Parts: sequence; structure tokens; C-alpha cells
Amino acid sequence: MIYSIGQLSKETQCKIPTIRYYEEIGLLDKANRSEGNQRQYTSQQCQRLHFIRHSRALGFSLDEIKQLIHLQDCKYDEPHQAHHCEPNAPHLAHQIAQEHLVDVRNKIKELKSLEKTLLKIINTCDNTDSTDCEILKSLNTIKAE
Amino acid sequence: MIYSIGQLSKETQCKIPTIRYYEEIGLLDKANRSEGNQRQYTSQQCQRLHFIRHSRALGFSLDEIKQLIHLQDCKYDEPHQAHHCEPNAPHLAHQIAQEHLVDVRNKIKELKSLEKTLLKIINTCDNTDSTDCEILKSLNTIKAE
DNA sequence: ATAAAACCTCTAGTGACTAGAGCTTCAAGT
DNA sequence: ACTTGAAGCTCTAGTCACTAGAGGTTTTAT
Repeated sequence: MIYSIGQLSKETQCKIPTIRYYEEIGLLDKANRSEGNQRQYTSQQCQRLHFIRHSRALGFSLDEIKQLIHLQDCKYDEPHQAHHCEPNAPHLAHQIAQEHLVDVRNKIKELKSLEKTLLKIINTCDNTDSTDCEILKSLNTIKAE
Repeated sequence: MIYSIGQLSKETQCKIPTIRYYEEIGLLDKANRSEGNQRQYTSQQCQRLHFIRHSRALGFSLDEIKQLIHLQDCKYDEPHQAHHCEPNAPHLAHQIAQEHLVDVRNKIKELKSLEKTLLKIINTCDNTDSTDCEILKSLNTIKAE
């Protein structure tokens, strides 16, 4: 199966300029071109883009994804391949995922305390018809926790 | 009290280039200059920067903050001032805050489901010494919820 | 008087895209 | 075979909220 960039875009729900951008920064390999210079993708490349999109949806950065892809390549490469491969790719992948989990949990904590503060601000001004709403004042004094 | 940019920076915990950036985009008024062209700030401007920083800490975008500042100015301006002022600034401020609260809550929801997915991925590969870790495979197939 | 710290402007870079201009190629219908 | 419109191409620039660095000037302390 061969995909044009538009078909790939539909298949992966990834916008066309984004696909080109991924190629530009080396996250996707350079696509083969047709006689008329249009990009052609294999199902393997489609698979890879799926991987990238799922990882993005989970909040991994493009840099983390680059690492994960490298680890993936290690996994499947024959040992005699030229490029350097980690001896324990699965372990590293595990580590990246766990570090990311820590980030996510921290972010949740922050947002919850933020929610509390916002609620406090909004509630000091319950009466939306009041001409002496406290919100603007609050933002001068209340500190985020 | 008159502040140099460095003093203002210390007072508000806002980095110097950021202060200049806020001036550039019109979030802070242009500062008065000394004979030697260095910026000088009043405590009013310091107050405003505090407001901005607190709002940022609460996750308001600079655009939202611009709106809030405008509303604040309306509140204190005499009615005969030239520029257009909202008739019910407090109400609008309330609305901006509430919309932001909704955003925050959505973000929390997203992150929680993300946390679940990450955990699932990590747990399918409990044994970090395994040479057949499932993480990389998972990222190909598991979808974020 | 001199040296160091603080300030100035200007340019460019970050991450992860997105939008638009202006051109070429492809596929379908007549 | 011809035309037309969709889809593709490259390149530049914009988004948000800063941050970093170069290279120069001013202020402050000794």
C-alpha cells in the first residue's frame, strides 16, 4: 500500500503541513518521491506516524519521541548494523515513560491548586451584578499556591 | 518610590527581558527614562506588573490579561475619559475568570486520563529487565482516551 | 579614575506547529 | 485531447511567551 500525503493525513489525522514538518526535523524519514516530485509513503511510514501521533496525544515531546523511535529501531535492527544502539532499549523506554508520568502528575497537582485559587477568586464575587466585584482586586493580592 | 528595571525585576520576580517584552507588546506602559535612557518605574507600574505575574501564575494568557487590565482601567477611569469603556467591567472580569476555570478543569480531566494510559503502558512492562518490554509496542496501538 | 555591575538595543532562537503565496502535477469529465 | 479543479510542491513568515547573546553605554562603588 502506497499513500499520498493527503491519504496519509486522513489515515493518521495528522495535518499535511505537520507531516512535512516532521520530515523537515528528521522525525520521519524523507519520503520517496513520484516522477512529479510528490511524496509517497509506505505502510511502515504510516505506522511510524501513528506511533508519533499516539505519543504526542500522550504528551510526549518531539524530542522524547525521537528517543523512543531510536530505541524502537534498536530493537528491530540486526546487531551488526552500523549505528550505535543501546544495549537495553526497553529499559530506557520504560524510564522515559516513567519520567513523563511524573511530569504529568506534577502538572495535575499544579492545575488542581490553580483551580482552587480561581474558585476562591470567583466566589468572592458571587453576585455578578455587583458593581464592586472583587476579581480585579483579587488578582492583585491573591497568590497562586 | 522609583524602581530601576533590575529592582522591579527583584520585586516582582519577573525577569528583565520579560519586563521589556511586556513593554514592547503594550502590556506595560512605556517606562519613563532617566537622562541616560534607563527605564524608571513607579510603584503603580510595579503594582501592575504584580497583577500580570499573578494572573500568569494562574494560567491566564497575555491576551486575557490585557482584557483584565482594560477592565481594571475602566473601573478607575472617570466616565468622561475618551476611550471606550465597558458598562459592566466586573461582570466581564467574572466571565473571563469563569471561562478560564472551565479550561483548567478540562485540562485536569485530560491529564488524568493521560495518567491512566501511561500507567497502563508502564505496567504492561513491569519487569524492567525484560528484553521484551511492551512499551514501544504499546505506543503503536494504545490510544489515548 | 577606573573597574565592575547594570543597563541599553537588536537579532535570533525555542517548540510544535499553522497559514499563505505562488507555482506544478494529477485525476476526472467532456 | 483538453480543460478544470483538487491536491501537491517550496518558501516565508506568524503564533505564544519568553530567553539568550552580541556589542555597546551608563551608573555605581572603590
